[in-house]
Amino acid sequence: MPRIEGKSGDGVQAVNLALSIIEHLAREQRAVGVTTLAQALGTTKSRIHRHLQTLVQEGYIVQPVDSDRYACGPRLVALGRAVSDSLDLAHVAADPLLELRDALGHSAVVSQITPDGMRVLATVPGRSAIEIGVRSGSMLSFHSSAQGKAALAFSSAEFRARVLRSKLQVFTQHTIVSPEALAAELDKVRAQGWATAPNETGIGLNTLAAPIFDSTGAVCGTVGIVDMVQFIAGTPSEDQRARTMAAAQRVSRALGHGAL
Amino acid sequence: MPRIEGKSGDGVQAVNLALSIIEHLAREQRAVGVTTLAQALGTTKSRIHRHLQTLVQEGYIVQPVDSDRYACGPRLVALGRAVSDSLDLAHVAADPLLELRDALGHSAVVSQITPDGMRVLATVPGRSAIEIGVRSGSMLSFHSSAQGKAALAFSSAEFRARVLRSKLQVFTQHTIVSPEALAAELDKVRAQGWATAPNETGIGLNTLAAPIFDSTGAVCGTVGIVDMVQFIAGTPSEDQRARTMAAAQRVSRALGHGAL
DNA sequence: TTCTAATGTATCGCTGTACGAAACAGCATT
DNA sequence: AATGCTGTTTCGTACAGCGATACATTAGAA
Repeated sequence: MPRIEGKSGDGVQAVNLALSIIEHLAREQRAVGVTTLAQALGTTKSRIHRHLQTLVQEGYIVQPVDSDRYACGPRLVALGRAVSDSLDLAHVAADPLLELRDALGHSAVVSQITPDGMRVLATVPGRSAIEIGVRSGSMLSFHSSAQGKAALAFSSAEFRARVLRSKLQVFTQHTIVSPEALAAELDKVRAQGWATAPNETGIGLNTLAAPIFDSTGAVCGTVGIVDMVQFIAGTPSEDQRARTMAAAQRVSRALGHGAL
Repeated sequence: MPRIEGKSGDGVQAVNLALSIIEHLAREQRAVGVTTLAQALGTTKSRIHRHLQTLVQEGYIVQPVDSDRYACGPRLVALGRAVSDSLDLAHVAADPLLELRDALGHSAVVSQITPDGMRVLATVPGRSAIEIGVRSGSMLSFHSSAQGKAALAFSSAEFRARVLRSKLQVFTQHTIVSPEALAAELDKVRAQGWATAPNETGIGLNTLAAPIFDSTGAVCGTVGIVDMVQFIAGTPSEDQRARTMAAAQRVSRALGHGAL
């Protein structure tokens, strides 16, 4: 006899239901009764009840004292915590970075935001004859790198203001040193979703960077490509922009951005 | 035929296995193969494989690219996040607070740590004739309240040092104003697990407070009892101390402290 | 290469688990 | 008392999920 299963095609249906229950309760953010759950998930009370008992037994669901309703328990937050610890940026970015390099040929870089600047976590060397790139582990300033501008543009207003007030060190004659000019540049970056820094970090070099967001929705780093200015223009090609932003989005998703 | 079930007595066994898989992967913090999982959980490969497919389909488990192993996915961190948002201190503390008042008769209070002091979230009035207590929503200083000292004693060394360096305002002649004396007091509080502040906030009043910890292990607030000094001594009774600390621990557990 | 020994994945008939309907048990209102 | 809600329990039965076995890939050894 063929599968009927209303929810999601196939799979172990008992598990599907259990997960649906947990998800529903997590979304509700409050205790819900058996009947309500049964209606919401389109099944019977007995099924829901049996599953709730299982989940309570395991500690994933709890019953608030003096209540016969059910809500998500603290064990789920501990679980999420354990998982998020294992999802480090350098690791989940490894593959998108490789694909980005393979698609475009430029060096690819992932960086992480810190209070003092952008830390370069990992790089994948480009395919040009001359080796171009930033050293893994090095620190980039917020105002003179594509990575810094991409991250700063999507940071909180307070953090952005603090950086704008700080001393903006000069690296080349193209480095933006005026707070007003930098603020305007950041507005542009936020609108377009990517940043470049032609000749700002070093003469002849350019970087294209796009922001990465974590599961809380906060910016936590960037994905970028690095090469000579003749290969990455101040306004990069459609292909370069699309692929870099797509790679960044892919990393964001892998970190849990937009899940649930 | 009777239940045999190796894992945890009863419940929907398919769900039990699925949860065991997730937990195991979360604990491992890395990708694990089907065979290894089957051995670790004491079951067959086919069962594990079928369940993994279900979990992957739902997005809770992912397969790292170019790998046939399995690891926890970002959806779990989003889930944990959603749950932790619903576990606010005032809410989970409500019941332990009531029980504490019922057991001892004193006013019971839950407070939350903030950068500027301890915020009183909720109180349960005591059973004495005269109404004693702190107003809900009010702010208590770190150095002149049992709540502040209980929280500060278990805070990070940096945070503690910052408070010790700040101006210690005088409230009564019993307020501790010397940083050295306060540091010594905090060491004592940390050793014993509770704090009192007889006549420090106001003459004739005393509070007994014990720290609450969240799922990350950080102190996030206190549970306390408030009454006249003749009812709560500088060194409270064994019963008062035990019940207050037990209530605090209960709240900690409800917040996910020590889970997983 | 070819063999071996791992791995993950797919298949399939049997069985005992998880299912649904319906009865039960509290607890409010009416 | 009767009614309408809850959550909980029961029970016979269908079919979901089980394990053994076979298949598909890979990696290393001979």
